[in-house]
Amino acid sequence: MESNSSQNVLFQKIVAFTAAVHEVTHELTSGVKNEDVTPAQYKILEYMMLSQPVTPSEIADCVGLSLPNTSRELRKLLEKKLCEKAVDHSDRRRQLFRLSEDGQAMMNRIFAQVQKGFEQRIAGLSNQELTELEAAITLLQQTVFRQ
Amino acid sequence: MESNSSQNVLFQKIVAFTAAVHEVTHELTSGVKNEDVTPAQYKILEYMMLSQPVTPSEIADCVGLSLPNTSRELRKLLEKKLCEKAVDHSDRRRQLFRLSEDGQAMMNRIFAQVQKGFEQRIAGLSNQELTELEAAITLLQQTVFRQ
DNA sequence: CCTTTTGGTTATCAAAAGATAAGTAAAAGG
DNA sequence: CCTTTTACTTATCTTTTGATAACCAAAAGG
Repeated sequence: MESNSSQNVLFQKIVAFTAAVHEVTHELTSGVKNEDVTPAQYKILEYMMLSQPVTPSEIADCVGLSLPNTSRELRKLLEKKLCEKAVDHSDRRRQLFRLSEDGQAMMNRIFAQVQKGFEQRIAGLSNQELTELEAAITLLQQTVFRQ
Repeated sequence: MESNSSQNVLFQKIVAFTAAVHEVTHELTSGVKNEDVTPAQYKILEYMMLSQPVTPSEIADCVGLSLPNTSRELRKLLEKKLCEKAVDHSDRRRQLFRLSEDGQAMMNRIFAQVQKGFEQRIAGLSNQELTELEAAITLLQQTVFRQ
């Protein structure tokens, strides 16, 4: 069937694409290992950059860790003073985590470096092309990579 | 500066997008853990799916492992009979790895499941939209996520 | 030839991540 | 009230991953 085989081609493209995304982000976040955080801890901090404050359950869900392991990594981040903890007064079982000042500073440092890497990759694109790029990201995020 | 702040917005979008790609691929490849391979081993097998045969050096480069650790994981995959090894006769230092029949079958099984997951995500898109999707992937891969 | 470089392997150790059991405290629901 | 559920923590053990040193054999290059 025609639509089936073209779907296969599209699928192959998606697989190759996701592999490329993984490889490029791995390369660009390689500066993280200069900082004193493990990859799992970085993922947690990155998630906090996008959404604050967050509970351990939310982190576990979105980062793909079990709740006990999330709790352990959060404790380590607290020990490193990269995040802060507070109880949710409307439900005192819930713990609210946010980046500390140090954590913010560290993530800003890392993000600045990652941003530099991305900017090198899109340097030389015209405004028209940048607009198309943004539209492409929006489209993919609304279809294939929606949550 | 206008172009600078719009670049920041684009960067934020890229960060959120890459996080979404990681999360979705993690979710869709969750069936991998029914099979007897670790995440690192899966990455190697996935790379072999896209390009065969491959040498340990190529794998190390593309998958982001050190050569000794790549060699270790390849040995484990050989023990599991998921790949095969042969010397390159034109340069007998080089070792050529490819998927075994079992490995092919396993990856086909996993890919079929992943493909099903992706197809659910793009079900209901018109042919026009699918074409746009493919164009969007091509654009991103040629700019931001090129290697 | 002989040295150096390249491609790969083996071994070993430490760190990180995954899994699971058992526990605490607050909230929800009869 | 009393029980159950939810949210989280602690502890422990195993597996996986990362890093490094030492090694071998083939090729490259004088």
